[in-house]
Amino acid sequence: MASTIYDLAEAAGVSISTVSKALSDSYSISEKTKKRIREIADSMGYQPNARARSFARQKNGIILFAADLSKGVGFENPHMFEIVTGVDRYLDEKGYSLVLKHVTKETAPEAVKELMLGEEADGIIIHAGVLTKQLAFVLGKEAYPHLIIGKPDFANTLSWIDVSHEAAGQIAANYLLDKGYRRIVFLMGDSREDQISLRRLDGINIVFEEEELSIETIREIKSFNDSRKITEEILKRELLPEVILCTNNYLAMGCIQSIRAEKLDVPEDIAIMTFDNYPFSMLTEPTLTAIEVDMYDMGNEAARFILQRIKKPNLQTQSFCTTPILIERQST
Amino acid sequence: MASTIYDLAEAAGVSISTVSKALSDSYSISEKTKKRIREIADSMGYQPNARARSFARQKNGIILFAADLSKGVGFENPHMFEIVTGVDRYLDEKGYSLVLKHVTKETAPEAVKELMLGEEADGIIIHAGVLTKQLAFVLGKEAYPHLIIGKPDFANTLSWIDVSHEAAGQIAANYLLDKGYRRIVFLMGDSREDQISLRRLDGINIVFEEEELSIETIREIKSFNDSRKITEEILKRELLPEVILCTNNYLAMGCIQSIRAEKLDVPEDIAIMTFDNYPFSMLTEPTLTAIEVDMYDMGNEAARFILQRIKKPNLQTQSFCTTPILIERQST
DNA sequence: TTGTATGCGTTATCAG
DNA sequence: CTGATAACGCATACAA
Repeated sequence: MASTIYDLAEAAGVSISTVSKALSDSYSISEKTKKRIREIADSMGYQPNARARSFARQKNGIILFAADLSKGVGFENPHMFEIVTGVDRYLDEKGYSLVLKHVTKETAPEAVKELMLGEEADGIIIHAGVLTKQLAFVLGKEAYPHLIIGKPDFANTLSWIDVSHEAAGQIAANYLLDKGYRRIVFLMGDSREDQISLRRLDGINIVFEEEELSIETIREIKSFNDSRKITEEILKRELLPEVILCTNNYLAMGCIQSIRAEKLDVPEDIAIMTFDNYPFSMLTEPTLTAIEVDMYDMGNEAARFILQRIKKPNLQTQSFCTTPILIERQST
Repeated sequence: MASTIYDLAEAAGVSISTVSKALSDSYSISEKTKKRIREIADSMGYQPNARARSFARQKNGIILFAADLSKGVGFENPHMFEIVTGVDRYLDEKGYSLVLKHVTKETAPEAVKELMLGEEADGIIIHAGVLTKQLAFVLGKEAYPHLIIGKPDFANTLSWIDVSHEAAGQIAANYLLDKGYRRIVFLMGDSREDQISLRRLDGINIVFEEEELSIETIREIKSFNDSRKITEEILKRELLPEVILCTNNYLAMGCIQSIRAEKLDVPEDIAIMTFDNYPFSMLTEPTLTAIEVDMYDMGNEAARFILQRIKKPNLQTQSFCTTPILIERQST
């Protein structure tokens, strides 16, 4: 049986309130008493009961992470888990815990409402993938500490954090131009990824327009195989592009394969660059120059914000963007 | 302000215990009263306070998932998150929540002890990656509901669940022999992966020995590039093997690239098969025949077991193995 | 079938 | 500096 402050109080010959204060290092308890009580606590293997503590304190140190956790996300969206990891580690450091909650666009509004009303947690982080206007409405009604991961695609007063895909595009464009490349092709994906790719393209265009240059964009390149095929086409041109910039690793892998199949060299004959550092930008030959976003760090930031918001509930709504970084490797 | 059962009791003109019982559908309350109270609860937007409930019930419906959640695991070990997802979904269905806890081999024994004593959760699932004898000792002392994900590599009385890598090896071997292949090379990785690969090899050997055949094993093939190189070597042989069986997708990808570079065809000239279905067995050309393990399902099972254990604390220690499945694709 | 009273383990307020 | 005691919101044994 686990011991309680009553046991400690008895053993120490003091009251439970003295024990409680001593253990929480209250300034109104003498050092001597504190020390003695702590020693007794240690010797008895005392560990405060988390449930009783939550109840008395009216907060349980739990932060929710609500997202669509369907079968396969672990593989399809490892970024999300990298964020989760980052969130968890920060919270852990601050004595908080992270609880995963599966919700969908459909279930989220009602589920979140219940979680808020039932005070299941002290705050909630929500993946933008399940965000709807109804959910935004629910969050807006109560002053509940929240943060959305991903920029909402409608007007709102929510707090959110996202990757600056525009900045990523700019970084990529600047890097390539600095290297002296001019004829660049950008391969981007299907409609689901369009949002992100388009924002990257926006960033690229800002830089190119400044230099009065333009970039060739090929859309609807959705897969490794699409990429192989389009690269084969491209290689038939009389004037080859100097660089193929891909919106993800799969496309880049396709490019490399087609180029190598033609016995051409990367980057000598044609350079490759990719957004995203996953899953194999360091495994290809040559390794890929990539624009990476530190999702773990973004998770850290998200956690930091939500705890701050818990401390200061009347904090102004805020939004953040994390900046991608360039990893130069062999392919450019 | 959220309403409580006191508010409901007042509104309904009954006592709080009647409300409490009505809401938990106790048989000792008349249907009429129940209905009335439920309606009042709905109209007042009543949601039971999770903390108070946990406290009163002496359980909080939380299951811990303890693992090493270092930066990068989301990418390096998506399998783990697929398990987490599976666990979470099952728990969610049963009204439980999953809390992630970062621990290392070093911190785990003390951390788990505290979590147990502090009754932070009703049960704990621990990734074998952080399991040590000290931790096993801690778990063994208290009759705390637990489950290890991954077979412990030392004698113990813990409950665990794991993939049957031996079965995977057998399935692969049987499949290849059935297809009529005989000259088979097995590529396996470095020491970290050795444990798993060796168990697969054990399974393969069982089948081969029955047929009085043997398999050629090439070890220390650690990466995509190692695999490319060794495949190039292999292709120089006079008598080519009929199949290269790889312990993971990266190695398989390397094989395919080398084979295609030599203008040979898969599977006509040489077949490829791989363990694991991730990250690109369906993206290569040709797509890869693979042995897959349903990690999500394993998570489900893990959750199922731990809840069962909570219900029946005196349940015998158990261990399980999930069986891999064969996915036949174009490469064989 | 309903109500009363008590416990759950801590924190916090206030009196000593 | 220390102690008595009242919350905290719900569940439940027992009384009515």
